[in-house]
Amino acid sequence: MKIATFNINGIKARIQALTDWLDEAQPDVALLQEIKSVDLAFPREHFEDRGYNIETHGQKSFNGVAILSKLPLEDVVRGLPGDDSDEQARWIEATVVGTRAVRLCGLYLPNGNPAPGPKYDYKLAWMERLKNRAQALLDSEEIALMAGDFNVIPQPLDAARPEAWEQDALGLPQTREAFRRIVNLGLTDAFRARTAAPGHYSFWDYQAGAWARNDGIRIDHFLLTPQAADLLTDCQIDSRIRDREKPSDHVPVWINLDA
DNA sequence: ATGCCTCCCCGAGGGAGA
Repeated sequence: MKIATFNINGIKARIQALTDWLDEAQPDVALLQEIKSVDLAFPREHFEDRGYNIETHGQKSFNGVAILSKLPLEDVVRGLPGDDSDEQARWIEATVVGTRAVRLCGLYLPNGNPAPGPKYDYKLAWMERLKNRAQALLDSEEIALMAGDFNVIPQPLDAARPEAWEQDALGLPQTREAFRRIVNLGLTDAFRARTAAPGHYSFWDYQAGAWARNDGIRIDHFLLTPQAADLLTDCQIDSRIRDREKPSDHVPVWINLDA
């Protein structure tokens, strides 16, 4: 089962780039972030034509997550538990059944800049809620994963210029600590389970020729429960599509599970 | 980068992103 995560930076602006990539990469599941669309405006036909089932959790203008899946999506839940007053659309989960059932959680973790400030406080509080959901997933002993745009640079080797992010909400020590506390519950960073080398990124700023200089950061991640990690056979970043017409500033990251 | 793009809102120019 090939499962991808992709922050598309606006579904309306990304129809061509996204459908071109889907046609080539042929993921069974794609977890999308920053659809920037309400549910009713999501252009479902482009994906239904390709055999995908669709579940969205959108809002006007900002944020918004979705799941595309060639297999039926069951037990869909929208919104990260732990704060009923949180109006931001950043979390969706569902189960797909291939040869085995896999619980999928798609997430768009808050950026948090400027830090310190209320946006950074919201990011840290959201990560605490994420930790609670992660612990519950681990306790369930399911084949499960959390994937998406985490807006966290886990280690210095995950940035071309790590020093430039030390004061940024994506790279502050407190951000990395909060991320480690989640991973250290017993999850596996799928990319790092298979690739130790530096120089692999999932985001390049549109500005200042960041892509041309490979001035990137790795902030889009797959975290797997042990039951999912046992089934991991591949994890790659499709960075080449950053070079195309009207790209997102992120590129897809995907895993293959023997499930 | 205290922001050199690009997205969204709409129909100007500001907020947000990372």
